[in-house]
Amino acid sequence: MDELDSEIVRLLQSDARQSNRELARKLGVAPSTCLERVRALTRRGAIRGYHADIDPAALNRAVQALVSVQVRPLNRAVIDTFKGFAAGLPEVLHVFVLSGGDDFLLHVAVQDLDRLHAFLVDRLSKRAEITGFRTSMIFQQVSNTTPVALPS
Amino acid sequence: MDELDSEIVRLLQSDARQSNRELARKLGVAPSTCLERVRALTRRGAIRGYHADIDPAALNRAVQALVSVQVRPLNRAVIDTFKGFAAGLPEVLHVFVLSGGDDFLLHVAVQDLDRLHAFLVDRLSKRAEITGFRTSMIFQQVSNTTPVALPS
DNA sequence: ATTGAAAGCAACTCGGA
DNA sequence: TCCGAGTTGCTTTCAAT
Repeated sequence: MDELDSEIVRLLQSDARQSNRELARKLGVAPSTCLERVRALTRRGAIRGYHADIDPAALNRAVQALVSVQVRPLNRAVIDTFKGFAAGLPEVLHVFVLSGGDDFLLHVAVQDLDRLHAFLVDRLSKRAEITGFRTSMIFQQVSNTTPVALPS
Repeated sequence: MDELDSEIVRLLQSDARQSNRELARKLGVAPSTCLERVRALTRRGAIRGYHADIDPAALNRAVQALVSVQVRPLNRAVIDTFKGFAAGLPEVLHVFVLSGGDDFLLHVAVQDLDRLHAFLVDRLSKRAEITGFRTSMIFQQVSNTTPVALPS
């Protein structure tokens, strides 16, 4: 990860569909050089993929919430099982496995409040390993789409 | 958002760099048709952009945490100010503005535990509007990269 | 590791259905 | 709205450095 790699990563985070030529032009190197750098970054696993950013409203997901969940007993089998269960639900965008007061945080996005309630009652409340959960509605969200590499 | 649009969105979520021709082939339409659909989705704001997915470790961000924050007084000026402040910090990946017990949730990613501690002490503790915060370490994260459109 | 040249493809436009 | 042909431009390879 030298200076060139960092800049490639930064530019592809902000716009993954710009052409390799444009990337090369911004970096001041030949397109073939740029292409090889991108391939190397991908081989190494630094670049994991390219994803379109879709407006949740366009996916009928106007209501978003964060649900913190506690499970017991807190062992590997229970954690892995619940993680797999949660990740497989269509309402769930992200599952975080945590330490601290909460064991999991679920980022969910659904059509409306009724569906959120149904998710909590029909999906979560039925699981025996869940000993408690707490829901916070998301009103706004700001994302840093181009996190930079931090210095060591 | 008909069936074709939904499928385009789904495919671009899973791989934003596949060629328009490949997209068209998978959908069984002409490339020119597919291109026009993608442009219309972008014009309407359904497609908001395309971003490379980068391994946090490659950006020197091996340590990730979720920090829930309470601020007072809870009015628009304080909320907007804190939101802007938090979103501008290089350690912060996402800012969620919430209802419920917490007012904000910050998703932060830093080099190591020392830097996390420094972030909490030097950045957050200095803010007068913050009346409390709580940090949970992130051990694992599963993301649904291709959320589907939900039925109405 | 980087480059330039050349071949192969894809993006994009536009006229027609 | 969709399609297909044609032009323009990009991606990709490869031999040389």
